[in-house]
Amino acid sequence: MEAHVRPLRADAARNRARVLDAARMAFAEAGLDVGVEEIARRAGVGKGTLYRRFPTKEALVCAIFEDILLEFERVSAEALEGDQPGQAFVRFLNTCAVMQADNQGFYDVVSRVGSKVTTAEQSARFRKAAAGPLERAQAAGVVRDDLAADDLLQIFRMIGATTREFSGGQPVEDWRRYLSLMLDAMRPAAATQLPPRLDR
Amino acid sequence: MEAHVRPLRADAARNRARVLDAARMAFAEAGLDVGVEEIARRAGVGKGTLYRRFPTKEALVCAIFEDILLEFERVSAEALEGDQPGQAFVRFLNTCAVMQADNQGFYDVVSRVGSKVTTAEQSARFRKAAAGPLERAQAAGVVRDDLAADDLLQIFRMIGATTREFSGGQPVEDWRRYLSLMLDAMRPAAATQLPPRLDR
Amino acid sequence: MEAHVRPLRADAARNRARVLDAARMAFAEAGLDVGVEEIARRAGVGKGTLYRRFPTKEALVCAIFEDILLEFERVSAEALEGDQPGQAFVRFLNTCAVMQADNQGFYDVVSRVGSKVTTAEQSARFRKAAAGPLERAQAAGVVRDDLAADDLLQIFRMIGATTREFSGGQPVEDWRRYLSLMLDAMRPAAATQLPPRLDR
Amino acid sequence: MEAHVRPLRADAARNRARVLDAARMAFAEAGLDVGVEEIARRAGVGKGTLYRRFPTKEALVCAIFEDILLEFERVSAEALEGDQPGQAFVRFLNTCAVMQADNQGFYDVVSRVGSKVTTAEQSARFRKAAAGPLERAQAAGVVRDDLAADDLLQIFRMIGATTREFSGGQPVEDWRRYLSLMLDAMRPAAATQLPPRLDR
DNA sequence: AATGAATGAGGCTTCATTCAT
DNA sequence: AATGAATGAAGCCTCATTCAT
Repeated sequence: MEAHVRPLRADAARNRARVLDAARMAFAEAGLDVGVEEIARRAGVGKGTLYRRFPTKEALVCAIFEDILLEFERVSAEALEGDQPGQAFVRFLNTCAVMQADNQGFYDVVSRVGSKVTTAEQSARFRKAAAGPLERAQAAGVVRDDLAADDLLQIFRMIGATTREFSGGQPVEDWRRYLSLMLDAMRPAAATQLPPRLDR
Repeated sequence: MEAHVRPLRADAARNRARVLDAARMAFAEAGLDVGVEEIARRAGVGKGTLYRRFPTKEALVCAIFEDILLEFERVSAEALEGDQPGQAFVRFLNTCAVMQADNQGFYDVVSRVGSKVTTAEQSARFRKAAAGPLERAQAAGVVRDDLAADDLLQIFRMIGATTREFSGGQPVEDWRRYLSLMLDAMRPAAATQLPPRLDR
Repeated sequence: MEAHVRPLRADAARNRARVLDAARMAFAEAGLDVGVEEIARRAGVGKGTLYRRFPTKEALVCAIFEDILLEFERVSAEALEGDQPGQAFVRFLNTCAVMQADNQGFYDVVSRVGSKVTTAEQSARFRKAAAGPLERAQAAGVVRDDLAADDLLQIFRMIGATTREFSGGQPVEDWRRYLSLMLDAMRPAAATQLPPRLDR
Repeated sequence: MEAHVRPLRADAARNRARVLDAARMAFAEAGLDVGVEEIARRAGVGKGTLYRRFPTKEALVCAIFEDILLEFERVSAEALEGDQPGQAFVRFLNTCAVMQADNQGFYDVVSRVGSKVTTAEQSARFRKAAAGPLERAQAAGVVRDDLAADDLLQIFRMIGATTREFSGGQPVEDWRRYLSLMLDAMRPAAATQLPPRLDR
């Protein structure tokens, strides 16, 4: 007994996608403060159309988050395949970094895991998708053991922080360098004892 | 032909300082989006007075940046003293992290080094203040050699990204954990060859 | 050369009726500001269908007015029957008050007799339907003579004003009390000379 | 120890008054749905100025209500003077009718006594100001005894309903006629037993 | 010099109406 | 013929900035 969601009409679906894309790009270039008018214009639709699909600007951000979360889950699932956990994990981080570098929306959104724009359920999914590849890599001995899924999310944020400068700044292109740095930080050989995670 | 900057009258100077403090606190608590009215109210002055000192909200942010930069230079200078470069460097990073954790304004501002709210001259000073302690630590062999001053600024950003969630979120309290992680990443023992820095 | 109005197809007629009913109920509950979307939803038809029958929201209101007018004419006709003009007149007023109390739409519409939502022809019919029972009651000596049909419309408005508070308010339940008051006012025994009606 | 409300600056006070007047007139002509932009334009001020004094459109309506209430209390107090309670009462009703006829704002507002735009305290004051002259007239035997203050408010509404037609309509000029009618209704000689007031 | 009043562009959102499916 | 998608004018409100007191 599933909630029956009738598929959108072809044109509506197309417009919905265009709005999501436009919003992602606009947020990417100018942060979450871009006006919905601007987003609608970029999407080539009227303001009203945008509001038909997303009753609120916040709803739009949430929808972007959901999209990104789905992509993140897809990427996470891929990282669980194959017989080389180490390489898979590196590829996983690399893909995520690319997503952040290409898409300020992703970064903004990742920065907000756990904040009010995400539901508790979404946060849990996000954490779970991060946990899978991490634990597999730890089991394989290629990542230090004292990191948890939440740490990985923080590391995403940290990498994200290097992929973009903030509103008005220029993108920083050499996030690969800092991804590499974070990989060093995660290596077992490099490990000193981290301070304990705080109780939340 | 020097620019003759007459010193402000005593009360004017006091007002200027109060505004700066209020702005720093307000930005710290609520990010750069706090209204100029709120800042004036906290400072106990009228909006007009604020605008007399800072012709623009942006100018106010720049002045805060200058303040922060001065503090940063002070902290940097301290890190050049003593005969234990390693400890000094760790203390330096720790102090900076505290500054970021305590002060959203600091973080916002650091995030914007190189963006339009800073002059080229300020960016250069920021970079230079970062370079001193870093190079001294590298010379002492406690930090890997393939890091440059710009990398350290990025690392500040990365640490900063862990000290705060974005607008409306809750502060993340265990930045110490991630500072520790970054220190691991900077250790020579842990070093793999980083990808080269890109030409700018 | 008469206007040939072809009868609507059966389903079209049914849809028209459903829309009218839905609109009447919606207006009754929430006043004339209910959205056209809400009405269509209640009627179980699409917005487009509604607009096929009523090219304008105003046209819909006019149609409701016509319906109400028909009902009013029916009630008026009933009041002309029987051999007890006084009782019939009281029943007439009572029925009208019930209609107003039950139906914000009726009230809104009565309030607008003579305004742009009614045609001159409709206003005349409304006035005529009011005049019949009034004049019969006057002829029977149970209602003062210095009242005219237009006065009766005003009296309807006055009674209506007690049956409803305005947008968002709660209905006032004791309109019977004020109906009674108006009946006192209309009694010949009570009559002082009213100021003359103004020329229009 | 009173709440110290510093008097508004001269220009501010003038603008506040102009906004109130403009709003009253605009509401009078077009109902409560007139835009604040329109009101501001009529008042000859910017939208922002309006919002500085009245943080909300609703607040503006409330302020108008308060103004009207003050005037109503003044008129009520006058009606308690002199040694001819009957004449004073008639003058009182007449003045109120004039206020309603001149000022749709008054009517809209009276219609809303007890609704959410008025505080309980204001409603009580309104009722009290109505009660004074009424009870005095009853004591003098010139008004029937089975009317209460709330009835008088309803009677104001009824008179108000005749002074104006609704949005877009033309004003009805002969409210004097209906005021006279209501006075007949209130005369002791005319009294039949009214249905009892309902419990609220 | 200091204050806070005034301004108006711009932000989010609603809704009557038109139009493609 | 029916549907619901699309549109954009208009509404309320905020806030950086200018200006009169």
